Amino acid sequence: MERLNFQVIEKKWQEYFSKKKLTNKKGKKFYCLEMFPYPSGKIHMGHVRNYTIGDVIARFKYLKGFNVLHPMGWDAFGLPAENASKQNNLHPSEWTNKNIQTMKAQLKLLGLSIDWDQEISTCEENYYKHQQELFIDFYNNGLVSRKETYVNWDPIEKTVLANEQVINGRGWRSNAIVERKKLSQWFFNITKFADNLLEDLNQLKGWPEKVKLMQKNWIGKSYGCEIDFNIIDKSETIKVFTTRPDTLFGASFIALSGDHPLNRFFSDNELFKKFKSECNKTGTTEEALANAEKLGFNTNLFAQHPFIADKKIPVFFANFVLMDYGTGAIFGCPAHDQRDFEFAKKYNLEIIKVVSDGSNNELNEAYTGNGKLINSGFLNQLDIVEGKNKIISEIEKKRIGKRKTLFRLKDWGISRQRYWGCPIPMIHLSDGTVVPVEKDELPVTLPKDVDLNSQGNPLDAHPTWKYTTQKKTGKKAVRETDTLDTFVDSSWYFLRFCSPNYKLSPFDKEKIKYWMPVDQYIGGIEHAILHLLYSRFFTKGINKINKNLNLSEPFLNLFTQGMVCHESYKDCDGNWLYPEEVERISKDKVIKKQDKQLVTVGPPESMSKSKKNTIDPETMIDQYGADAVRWFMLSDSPPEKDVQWSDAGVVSSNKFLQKLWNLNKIILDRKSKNNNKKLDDEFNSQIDHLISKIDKTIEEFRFNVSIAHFYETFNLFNKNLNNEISNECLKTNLTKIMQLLIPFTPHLAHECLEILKCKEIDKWPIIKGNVTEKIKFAIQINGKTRDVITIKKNSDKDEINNIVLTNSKTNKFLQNKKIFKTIFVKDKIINYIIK
RNA sequence: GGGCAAGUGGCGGAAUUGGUAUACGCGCUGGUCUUAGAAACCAGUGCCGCAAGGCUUAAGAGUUCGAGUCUCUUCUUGCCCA
Repeated sequence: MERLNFQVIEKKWQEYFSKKKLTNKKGKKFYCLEMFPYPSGKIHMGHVRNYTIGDVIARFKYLKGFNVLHPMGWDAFGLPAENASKQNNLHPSEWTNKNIQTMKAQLKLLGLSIDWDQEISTCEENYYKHQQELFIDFYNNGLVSRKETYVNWDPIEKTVLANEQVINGRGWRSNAIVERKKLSQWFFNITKFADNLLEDLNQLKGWPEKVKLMQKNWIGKSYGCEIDFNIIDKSETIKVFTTRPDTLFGASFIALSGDHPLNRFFSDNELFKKFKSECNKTGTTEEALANAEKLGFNTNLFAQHPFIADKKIPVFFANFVLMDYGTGAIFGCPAHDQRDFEFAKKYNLEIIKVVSDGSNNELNEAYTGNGKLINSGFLNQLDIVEGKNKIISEIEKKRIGKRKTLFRLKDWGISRQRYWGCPIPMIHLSDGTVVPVEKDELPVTLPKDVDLNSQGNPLDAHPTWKYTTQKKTGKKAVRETDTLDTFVDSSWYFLRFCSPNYKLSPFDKEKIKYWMPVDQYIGGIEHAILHLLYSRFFTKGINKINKNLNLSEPFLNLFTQGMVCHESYKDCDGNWLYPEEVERISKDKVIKKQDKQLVTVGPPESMSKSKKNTIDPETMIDQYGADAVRWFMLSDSPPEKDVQWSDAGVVSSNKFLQKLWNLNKIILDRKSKNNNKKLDDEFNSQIDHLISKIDKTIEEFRFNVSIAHFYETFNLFNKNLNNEISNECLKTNLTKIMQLLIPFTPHLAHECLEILKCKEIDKWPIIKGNVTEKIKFAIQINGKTRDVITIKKNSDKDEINNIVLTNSKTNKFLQNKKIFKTIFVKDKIINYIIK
């Protein structure tokens, strides 16, 4: 048997794919988009998985007659290019473009159906020029502002980080402990759309619930009110924010953030200073605040309770109150908030139950459930929601506060003190005003000659670049030297793909109207918040500026695939080892190839360069072929779950494809036998059944199940090769199966279809109505399955009864028994209830 | 601490409107072929049992003629807030 020479056929068909477009002029549009990669050097298995999944969808939809847009580009700005530049003395643009060339060639090796004519790269002038236009449009529409704020300063990258880029108090990339620093920064006013971004989650029916929930929590809308408390014997009021105004009658203390303005009275107090430094150690995450030991500093001041005349409430500074959420002050109701409860226990404060938990017991922990209000004057007997409304209207009546909605979402800080990013198209005039660059002067380009080893912002350190004049007035001006957060680049690239070469503006509106929204977006769950929220914001911003676009959401359907994992290896000195440096000699023994020393095996984790538990896709493609790599990626786990890379898995994928190739040959060479029409019919019907299952599971993104059905199909062919089945029947059905295989293994499928002399390659097989099909049917006695019989579809109860009574396996259970009930479910089961 | 998922053979996983549990693949066992190995092919493979049969979807209860699937309790793991 001739071996499948995948090197030859893959190369052959990749040339064909490079010219082929997924255009069906008459078909409905389908925009299939995978998250575009950062050109870091080489593709990794995560890319292989992401783009294989995307390719299956794109090819599947095309075969089903859709007019498919399936583009690819590069998220090409970013800090690694600067770091690489310092190390290799290579300009960031050269480094980036070199990587793009490498990775593009690698992606082509995978046999993807990408339309490379649509390629974009965010670091190119013809992309970021339009981004600067959008920035100015946003600025002119009140969606950009400049604020002086405390920022998260990454001391290693020497740049500002967005809140979302700070993870556990550390920079998301550098892992450096983030410092607080006050700077003037550019912001996108994402909070203007906070309500919108929250509300419109409801229309995203094709998004995973998990992602929507994460966004909802991130936006963090909370309803409550502000209440002013007067301080006794001082002309001061404390404004507190609370989401539980209904528990106001249970207030037993007021807690202030250490940064609250009232701290001015204690600036010389040594104890207070000590308290504050303790607070700084606590951290600011919700977890830290919830778990840390509650610490307070008693001010010995008292506040007047607004509704209880003779009630004085002690005022504390407390370590679990933050200045940047709400007003930096809360009232504590220990009975119904766990943090307040712990605080009250520690400082011996009153614990007054104001929501009934249905018992008279003393509380061991805060009760946060529902109940009627008690001990609360005019609120008594109301439930929590009623109580909230009532107390807020009383507060508003008394003019000591007002209803307020608070969002956890903060404006998006976009200034970065870096070189390799999109310049912010603003200029500073000598009178202190800041104005946009005229649109006809765009793009503001990055200077080529830059010293990346200078301290701080390289653009700021450039000798001439920042000095310019305002075109309109001829006044001297200084350019903004900050560049945009690279998340901006990826917040609208999906729009640019609709008209990637359009010169007049960021996009051709007619193309946007045709292609948007993206019908299927595919990418990693790690972008559940940042990238997806920013893209939604951008779409809403653009929609606000271009009302006739009528585009409120960018991504109709979202699929988040799991990660590719591999176990990790460490030698006895604690050095990580690549999988190719080790050898498994028995089930649980792994040795280092070089010195035969025993190696510690770590659990399977997401592939990462730092742990060296990576497998190089190109090596795998060389050894086993792109089709086998794709096949394995899809076959082993459901796509939304993590998959563990296994060399054995890809070997067996390769073997299976070889067998499939052999089957193709065998059927072509098969000598005709006596024909049994009945066998043909049955085979046709079985294949049609499998085809419908494959079709359905692709539609549902359950490619591992589709592949299981392909194996079943293959086994069915093998079983029938020596039967009296016509060659014609086998060939027709094999052709159908090869068409179904195009999305999975495009090279092999195309080659086989060519050999089979298939005239309409780009056609999804249509299933004819099933001929009388035989099905398996279960006979149960008292709910237990006693036999499984093969019957005609749609058999009725009487027919089944006759079979059962003459069936030796089942009638023995029924003899001499009284059947007092029979449950019959057509084509599924019959259940006899006997005594 | 709060929120959300999920627990099925030795392993990855099927069984998605309550109706045949363990599809399909990996691994393993035996066989054919081979000097041997590899490859290929054939057969077997949840557990107990010679068999008849019994048991089995993290554990326990409930609803039902019938539960992996629905309800409750408990345990465990993962993810998110971080």
